[in-house]
This record gives sequence, C-alpha cells and structure tokens, in this order.
Amino acid sequence: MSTQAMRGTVTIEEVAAAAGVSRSTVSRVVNGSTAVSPEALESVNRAIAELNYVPNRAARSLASRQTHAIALVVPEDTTRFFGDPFFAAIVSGINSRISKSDYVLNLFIANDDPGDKTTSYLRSGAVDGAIVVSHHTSDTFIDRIAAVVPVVYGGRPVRERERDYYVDVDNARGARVATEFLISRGHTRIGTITGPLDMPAGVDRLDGFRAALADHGLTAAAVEDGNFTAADGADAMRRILETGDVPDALFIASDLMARGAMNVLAGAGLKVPDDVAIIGFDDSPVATSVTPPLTTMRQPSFEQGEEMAGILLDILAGRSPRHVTVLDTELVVRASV
Amino acid sequence: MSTQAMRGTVTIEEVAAAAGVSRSTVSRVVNGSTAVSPEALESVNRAIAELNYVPNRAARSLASRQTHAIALVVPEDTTRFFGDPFFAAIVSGINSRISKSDYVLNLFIANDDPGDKTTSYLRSGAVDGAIVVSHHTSDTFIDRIAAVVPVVYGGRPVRERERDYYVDVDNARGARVATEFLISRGHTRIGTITGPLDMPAGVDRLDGFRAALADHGLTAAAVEDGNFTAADGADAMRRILETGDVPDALFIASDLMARGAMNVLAGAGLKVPDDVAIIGFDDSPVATSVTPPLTTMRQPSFEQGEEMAGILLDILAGRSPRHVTVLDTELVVRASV
DNA sequence: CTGAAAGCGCTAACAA
DNA sequence: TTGTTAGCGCTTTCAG
Repeated sequence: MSTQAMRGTVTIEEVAAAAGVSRSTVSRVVNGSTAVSPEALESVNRAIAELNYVPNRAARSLASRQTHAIALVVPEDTTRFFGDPFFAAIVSGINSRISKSDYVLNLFIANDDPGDKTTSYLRSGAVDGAIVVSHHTSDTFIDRIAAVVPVVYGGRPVRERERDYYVDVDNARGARVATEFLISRGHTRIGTITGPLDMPAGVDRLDGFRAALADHGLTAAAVEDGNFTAADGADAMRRILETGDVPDALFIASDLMARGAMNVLAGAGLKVPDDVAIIGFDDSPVATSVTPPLTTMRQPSFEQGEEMAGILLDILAGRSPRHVTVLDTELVVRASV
Repeated sequence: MSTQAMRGTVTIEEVAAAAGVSRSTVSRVVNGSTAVSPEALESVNRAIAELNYVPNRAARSLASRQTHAIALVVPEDTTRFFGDPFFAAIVSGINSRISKSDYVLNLFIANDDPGDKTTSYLRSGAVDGAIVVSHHTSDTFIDRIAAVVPVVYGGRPVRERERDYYVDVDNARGARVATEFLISRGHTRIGTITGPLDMPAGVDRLDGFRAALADHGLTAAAVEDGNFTAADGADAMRRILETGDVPDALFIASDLMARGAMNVLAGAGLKVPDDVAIIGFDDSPVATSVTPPLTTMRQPSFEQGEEMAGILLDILAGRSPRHVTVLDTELVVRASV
C-alpha cells in the first residue's frame, strides 16, 4: 500500500493518471456507467484497487447534488429511544432496507440537541431525505426539515398535509379490536392507559377504545395517559388505584406501560387477569417476558420500518410511491386476559 | 420567507449581495472570525436571517477539509445494540458531550452492513473522526477506518497499538473485587458466566475472576460464556445446571446475563441468594428490576461516553489528550448475595 | 478590515 | 467510447 493510499488522499486525478485515461472515464467507472470500454474498465479498476481509491464524498456531493445519505430523525431523548423495543424493531426494518441500497443511514436523536443543530445539519444538504419516527405536536423543527428534503413519517404526521408520505398502523382499529375483545370476555368496567396525547398514535388508540365502548353502550372506567414507558405505565396505574375504583379490565396503549402497570398491580396484591384483565399494544419482547404473558395487539414495526425506507428510496429514485400506507394490527391472545 | 429560502438553495453569493459585501466577508461572519467590522457583521447577519441561509455542507467540507461530523460505530447487530442498557448509557454520554460542541453524531450499526458500506463511507471523508464501541477480534474493518480518521475506542481495542486512544473501565479489577466479595461472604464453590471472549472486556473480567480465586487457593466451579445478552445468560445457566454440580455463587459478567440466569434458576426452583448467590456487572437499570435486586459492579458508562467524545473532540481541535483512560468500577451491594 | 482569485475533488454536458 | 470544459458553494491566501 502506497503512502498516499494510507493517507486516504488519492484523488480521481491520480487514478486517471495511473490508468492512463481521463478523469471522466474514471468517474464513469466509479458511477457504473456502461459507456466504458472493457480495457478502460479493467485498467481503471486496477488503478482504483492499487491506489485504494475512495471517492471524496463532499466533492461528489457538491457536483452531483446528492449525498446518498438518509437521516433517521428520532424526536425523543436517548433514554426512551433505547428503552423501547418498538424503536429497535422499526430501526431494524429501516436499516435492513437501506443496507440493501447504496445509501447510508445517519441517526439523529434530535431531542437531546439543545441548539437545534440537527435541523441546520439536515437543511445544509447533508442528506437526500429523512425518515421521522415518533412525531409529536411540539416538534415543529420537522417542518423546517421537510421544506428542504423529502420526509417519510412513521405514523400519521401531527399536521397532516396532502403531500406527506407516511406509513402508519391502524391504531384506531387496533384499539377497537383490543377493547372489543375485553368486552367479549364479559368485562364492563374497562379503563385505559393511553399513549401521549400529543402524538397521533396516542390519540388514535384512545379514539378506537372509546368507539368500541360506545358501540356497546359503555363508558370508560378510567383514562390516564403516559409517554409509552414502563415508568409512566406504573404512574398511571397508581393514579387509577388511588381513585379506589379499580376497573376489571384495562386496555394499555403499549406493552412497556403494561409492564409498569402490572408491577404496580402485583405490588397492590391484585391478580392479572383475575382481578384486572390487561391487554397491551405492540407485541414487543416484553409481552412474553412479563408474568402472566401479555395479551396484546401486534403491530408490524419491522415491516413498517422497511416500508418507510422503501418509500423514501422510491422518492429519491424519482418514482412516485403511494403517499399513505396503513398496516394492520393483529390480536395476540396470551394469559393476561 | 422568499421562495428561494423555501427551496433551501440560498448561496453565500446571494447573502453577500443582499448584505452588500463580498463572499469572503460572509464566510468570515459564518465562521466566527473576529476580523469583521460591526456594521458588516450586522448587515450580514441580517441578510442571513432574512434569506434563511444555511451554508452548504458539501462545499464547506470540500474547501475546508472538515466535515464537523463524528461517526459512532457499533459493531453489533441491531438487536443487541438496542437490547442492552449499556449502549443506551454510553451513547447518552457521547451524545451529551457532542451536542455541546458544533459537531454532529452519525451512528453506524456496522454489523448489519453486508457490503461494508460503512467502511468506505467513513473512508470517503464523510466524518472527521470516529468512536468505536464494542470492538470484537473479528472486526478488522475498524483498522481500515482508523487508517484514515482518528478513532477513539470504548474499551481496550483488540489489537492495541501505542497510538490508540481509548477509554476503558478497569474490568479486571472490577471482576476481582466482585469475586472477592463473594469469597468474603464465605462462598467457596464459585463459578462465572463470562462475556464474549473475543472482546477484551470479556477476557479481562474472566482474568480478574480467576486471579481473585487463585489468591485464595480456589478454582472456578464453572465457567460458561455468553454474548452479554439475557438469552445467553439463560443458556449458560442451563449448561451449568446440566452438569448437576451447581456452584453456590456466580460472578456474571453483565446484568443482562444475570437476569437470564436468574430466570433459569427460578424455573429450576433454586433461590437467590440462598441456593446461589449472584453478582452481576454494569449496574444497569435491569439490576434493580429483577427479584431480588442484583448486587453488581457499577461501571460508569455515561461518563465513559462523555470521556470518549471529549477525547475525540480534543484530537480534532489539535490538542493532545491522554491516549489511555481507565475508569473505576464500584461494588453496589443489593440482595442477590 | 475587506475583496479578488484560486482552488477543494468531483460530475455532467458537450464535442469529438 | 472518450476527453475537454465548466462549474457545484465554499474557504483561504494574498493584496490592498
């Protein structure tokens, strides 16, 4: 390996010289153009390998106006991002799809960023497009990003516009199915622990819950909200217990919150499902790690991630994918109901 | 907001024109040079705000040979990355330090990347430096990255060289302290579940364990290894149970593995700490979420992350930080011993 | 303190 | 199929 190869400063010019062709031809080879003779191809490729040439990203991006990078923007703090298996699943899905393309994924945990550097970074042409998961009403910086690069949302965006692209799960229907299952089991005093009400997913699940109840002439026995975390589920459960009026069943908008609630219930000497039946949402790994195993609505998060990435890739490739995709949820019956 | 501002294509040229100065002056203002008159400063800043100007990253990077981006490289699969609170803590620490600087953090979950795109991306000048956590013997692509940009390792790198920068915790000492604590409690038939032996952290903890035992004329009652996950801890525990010869105490190299092991123990009708005393490593949130709460060696992962980021920032600023930093661990006594 | 001029390394017409 | 020629938007001497 030559010294300059070690220094990582080989330019297209040197490759061209070594291969005995012009810069343009090297560029064509690097970019996979077919209009190159076999001999030229061969000698350029050899020169590239010998010199250990890697095209300079900035120069390429400046000239082509493309970065081949995609941002994954998570408007949450690190704790919640890492604490919730939902993100693990959705990021895996995104990563799986992106890694089959020639794009790279940059991750931005945006909430931890006081100076809003994320926004100006993304607006500075650092990426070709962005995927936003976990979108809150208060996250106005997203709009500023969407003004500059195509954005695909995970979940219905908070201020939906016609031109928005997003992949959602049918939260309202999922909540409705879950609640109806509780009703079908003979429960009548049914409460809920909702997700954050500044997120469409939180609102939609609450709506579905209420709709199911209304269909059967019932009203909510309790409504408390949380931010999808186990700690919030525990807090919400405590608030419900404090009312002294414990529901006989609970629809809880995330498995993690269900786990927190179940802990509190156990501490209070209440049995699941005998005293309180519980149904969660997600079907994440925690659903099977709690005792008793959690009945829950499965949402296809990995697939959601793959789909989002696929749509963004389509947009970037100049295709015209569907704007709205809604994936279905599925009831998974275990022992908590 | 003007149309061009919306399109995000305002260039330094237009700002200069609007402010009635030259490109150079705008550049000076943007880069915080002091050699600008108050009037020029004022009018440039106004033009920037009015036009909503954001400097083009690629152009700036091409001209200045800096990207102001740092890569966080995690050679693990997504599942383990998201499943282990250790990463949450270390990433929080890194993020916390970086977000106070004017650098941005790009995350690469490198193992999921079949075509080794991460390597060529990082070698293409896309970042100014990299932080590598969870380094395995087999991860040779790291060397190719380290040849091009400064790298700071979390934990002693697998092939340590003098010029390497890293921040480690004193794993050997931590394991030793943990094991000695078990011995001091009167245990003599002590086993261990180690971390992966292709990682220095795994090896060092095993060494410390063995050293403590040797000091007291004891030998290991069982040695099984795992990849730091709960599932691996459970598997290892099963293998130990299968020998029919159950140790009366276990040093387990991660809290997550301890949790897995405790589940298996409970399933086998064995009580912690009465039948088997257990001490873990990490003091992650899982330590307090298991029953009984886990005695464990606390490692300062958040601080480790902060320190790593600080060192890289120092290198990039042209300072000369210490190459090796070793942080201490601390025994946290709870009910599992 | 300011502006002019020369690139940074690459892509993309346009000719040949 | 190939090379020549302009830039992409910015930083950075170097004069003034």
